[in-house]
Amino acid sequence: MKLIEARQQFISSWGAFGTHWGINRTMAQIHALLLVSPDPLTQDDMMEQLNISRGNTNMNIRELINWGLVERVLLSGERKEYFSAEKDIWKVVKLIVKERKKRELEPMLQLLDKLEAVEGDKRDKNVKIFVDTVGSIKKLGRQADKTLDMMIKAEESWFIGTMMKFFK
Amino acid sequence: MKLIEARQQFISSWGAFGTHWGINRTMAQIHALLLVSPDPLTQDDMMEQLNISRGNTNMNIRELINWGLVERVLLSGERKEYFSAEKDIWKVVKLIVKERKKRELEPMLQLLDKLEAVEGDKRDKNVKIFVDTVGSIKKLGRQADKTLDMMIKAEESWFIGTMMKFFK
DNA sequence: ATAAACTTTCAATAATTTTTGAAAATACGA
DNA sequence: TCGTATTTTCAAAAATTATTGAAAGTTTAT
Repeated sequence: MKLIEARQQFISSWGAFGTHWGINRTMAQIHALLLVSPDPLTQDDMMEQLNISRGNTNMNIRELINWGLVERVLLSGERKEYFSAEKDIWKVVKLIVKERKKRELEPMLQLLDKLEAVEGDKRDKNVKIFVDTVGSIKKLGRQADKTLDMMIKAEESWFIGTMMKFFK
Repeated sequence: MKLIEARQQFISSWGAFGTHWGINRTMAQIHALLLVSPDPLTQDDMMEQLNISRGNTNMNIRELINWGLVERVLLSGERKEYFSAEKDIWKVVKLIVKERKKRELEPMLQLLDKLEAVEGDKRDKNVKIFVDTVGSIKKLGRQADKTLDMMIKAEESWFIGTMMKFFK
């Protein structure tokens, strides 16, 4: 397979993959494009290579910057802004985990705390099942939260090493 | 907070939560409803409680059954089909992980294998960055795959215990 | 075998999300 | 300061995804 074709496939699969994970197609494709580009790109480069509009490109670049996955690069003597992606995949994973934890897991845990305090007699089986369900989701969610925190702080080598040892 | 209201909030947040994870709102809501229902429900019960159509209900119940999260229950003397959800949250998590791993992670790893074999000279920086990026994503993906496999097989107590010890 | 009860399908519709592109805003150099 | 290059915004349009509901299919009791 030629490089051109392989890049194309990588970008389009990464886009499709993203949509399964609450990340829109374009955002994932821009990210993929930057990941396989040796040098920083301009908005116009991305528009051309991905065939997308200026507005769409701009919005999604900014979103990637919010996530910490992409940064602006100033090239001396150039008026245009250039962008490049974090290339260390372990860092990329940690940034994504951190962001989704903040956006999704943490609010869910807060809600569960509130819901667990429902009024009512646990001898009522409706109350019992509700409290039990919420409680057990919360317990597991808390554990996940701690585990992810640890992962966010860990070095790749330590993390993979530990996993290998325990889960092989 | 009253039970009625708490249940309502739980169901609707679970629905919203699901949409961030590639699961549609209705499927997640039906699942939530069954999780907090002490006894099995019929399609009509769900239609009424969630205000959704027969077709929608039916399709999403079947999808939940495909994922292994819900099962049909035959109540003796009853003509209607009843449904109930797996209530053990650890099992629920494992079923979801198993399904998403199969649907998303595994195909991605297969694709990366293919892409890594791209033709070209690694002295070309475009080839180099492509091969390096694909290679490192693959490496991490493989590790995730193994880790998840282990988790799918593990008991909750063992899993949480191990996590506590290493990541506290 | 028939009819009633119940389940499933799927084309049409609705809701949601994404994308466009032109206009407004901003930044830069002379 | 002005003119031009560049970036950003956002209302409208397009694309995608979810939902409806009526018709077709199936099962069961008699």
